[in-house]
Amino acid sequence: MSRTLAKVDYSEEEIRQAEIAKALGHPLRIKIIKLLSIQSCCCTGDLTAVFPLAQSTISQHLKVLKDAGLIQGNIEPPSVKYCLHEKNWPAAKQSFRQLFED
Amino acid sequence: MSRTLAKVDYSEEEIRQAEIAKALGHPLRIKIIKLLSIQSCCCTGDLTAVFPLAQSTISQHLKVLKDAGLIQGNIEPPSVKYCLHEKNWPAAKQSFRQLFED
DNA sequence: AATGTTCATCGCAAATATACGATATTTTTT
DNA sequence: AAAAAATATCGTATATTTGCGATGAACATT
Repeated sequence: MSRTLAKVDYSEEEIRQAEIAKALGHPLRIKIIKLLSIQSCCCTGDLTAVFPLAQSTISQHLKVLKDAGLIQGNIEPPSVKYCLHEKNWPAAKQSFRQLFED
Repeated sequence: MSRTLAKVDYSEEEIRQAEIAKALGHPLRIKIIKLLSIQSCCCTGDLTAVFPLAQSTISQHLKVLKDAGLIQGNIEPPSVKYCLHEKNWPAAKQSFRQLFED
């Protein structure tokens, strides 16, 4: 990896689609996205209450989704409310739907 | 990982969606899927001609897609023709579209 | 039988992902 | 100012992914 000399030329969109897919490539992150689709927002605490996983683990998964731009965290003391990213999520859906077109 | 004691209870569908996403989580595999969507079939040789990657590397990516059930390889001497998986690919699309519903 | 073609698999090295507990940070409440 | 609550981040261990070259297996051609 990155021992590669030649480079494959990927389009921006292909790279983005792979990024999105990678971020969704874990069942917990699928669950989180589904949850946010339904109830619009939740905070880390909500998730630690539901899942038998360390708080740090959940936080890390949230970070993956956040780094991929799929969710956004709005600080709302005393907690952080996570929502699907206002702009990026619709864009991600759009970009991804192309792959799944008939 | 798998050092975990407690288990999160994921539905079959969530697991499947994550599997699919994971398999698509690399730009080369996105490119391959796109290619197969357009031209229906190709063999490893076609891909090694197009991408500046070792034949073994490409074969490995094909294996990831095959293991995820997204493509199928039909032996057609002297080469192997890869296509989107007749049954699984439509099912995968369907399963995945749910995530991207409005 | 020997050679060539096409593809898969093995073995390796480096990078990344996953999970955890411990600790740091930030803000609220006492 | 001190304590509590909610998250993020760090450090660590293990597993998985990604890439390569080398080798193996299957079949066709010479």
